Amino acid sequence: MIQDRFISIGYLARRTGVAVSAIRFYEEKGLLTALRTSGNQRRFLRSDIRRVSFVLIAQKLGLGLAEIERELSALPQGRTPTLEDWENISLSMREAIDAKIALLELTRRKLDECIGCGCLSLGKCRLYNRDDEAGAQGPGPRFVLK
Amino acid sequence: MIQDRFISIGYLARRTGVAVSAIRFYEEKGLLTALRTSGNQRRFLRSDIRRVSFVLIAQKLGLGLAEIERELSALPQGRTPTLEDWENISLSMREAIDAKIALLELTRRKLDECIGCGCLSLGKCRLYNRDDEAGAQGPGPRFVLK
DNA sequence: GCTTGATCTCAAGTTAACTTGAGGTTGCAT
DNA sequence: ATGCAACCTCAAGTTAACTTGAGATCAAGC
Repeated sequence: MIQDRFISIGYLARRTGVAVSAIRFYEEKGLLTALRTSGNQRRFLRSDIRRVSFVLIAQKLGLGLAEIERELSALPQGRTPTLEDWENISLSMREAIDAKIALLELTRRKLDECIGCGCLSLGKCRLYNRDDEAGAQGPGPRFVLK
Repeated sequence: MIQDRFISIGYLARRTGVAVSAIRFYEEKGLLTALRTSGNQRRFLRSDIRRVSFVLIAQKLGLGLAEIERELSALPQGRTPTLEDWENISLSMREAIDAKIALLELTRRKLDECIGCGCLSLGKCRLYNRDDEAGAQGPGPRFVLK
């Protein structure tokens, strides 16, 4: 097994830290493909370790399995992924990360403004007033911090 | 209603952008408390608009409703939250945001290293080798990019 | 050849966060 | 005083991402 080209589901599970049941689940969802032994046991490619790692990272970025599958479909199952395959998928993940960071930074900025101005307690803050006085005349803005 | 101290569930829903059913759900989960009219309809405080906004922001930060409830329990329902209440909860959210950003930046860095080195295709990358040769002798590291 | 841990399939359960639907009541403008 | 949108409750359904359990088979060391 150790030096094999093919690996068992348990080995893949140990190497990636995900449960065996989760791997079967990923296969069912099309994120992974397995060959079968004569006795019907799954055999994965060693490169599937990376594939699964990819799923884990992408999940941390907030992607759902369906989206991840779309990303991964760029990586052909059968052959060893090329440098280009890898670059493409990595760059698209990089963009996702950048977008997430930007959103968080925006939120942080809004929050800082809000902390600074004494929102909620003094009735001086523009955000607060949007809730209250401004809100009192018509539909008004929906979300306090966007 | 518009200048009332108390607001209906529909108004709260419109002002926050969340569905009426979601508000009832939040109440059930203890995130919100409502008074009732003689006819059993809910009446919220105007300040609950902010409370709900808070839930929305905290959710964007990846907190679950249970955790949010814990945070929110610092904000007493009955009285107008003070500057201190607000500052405390905002600061703890700020920390959560900072942590998230840091994690994303780490991931981005790892990913960049990986893109730069031509992982997966050339057998030169340390990350790649951890999967493969290193992985071939023993348990080895579990996650490719941590 | 036998034992034992690893696998297999398939169905059902789980948690989070809501939504939908049925059947009935309220509140407010005219 | 009446109509109708907005409310109410309670039960069940939904989606995502898995896990758990039952009952059976496989693979590999001794």
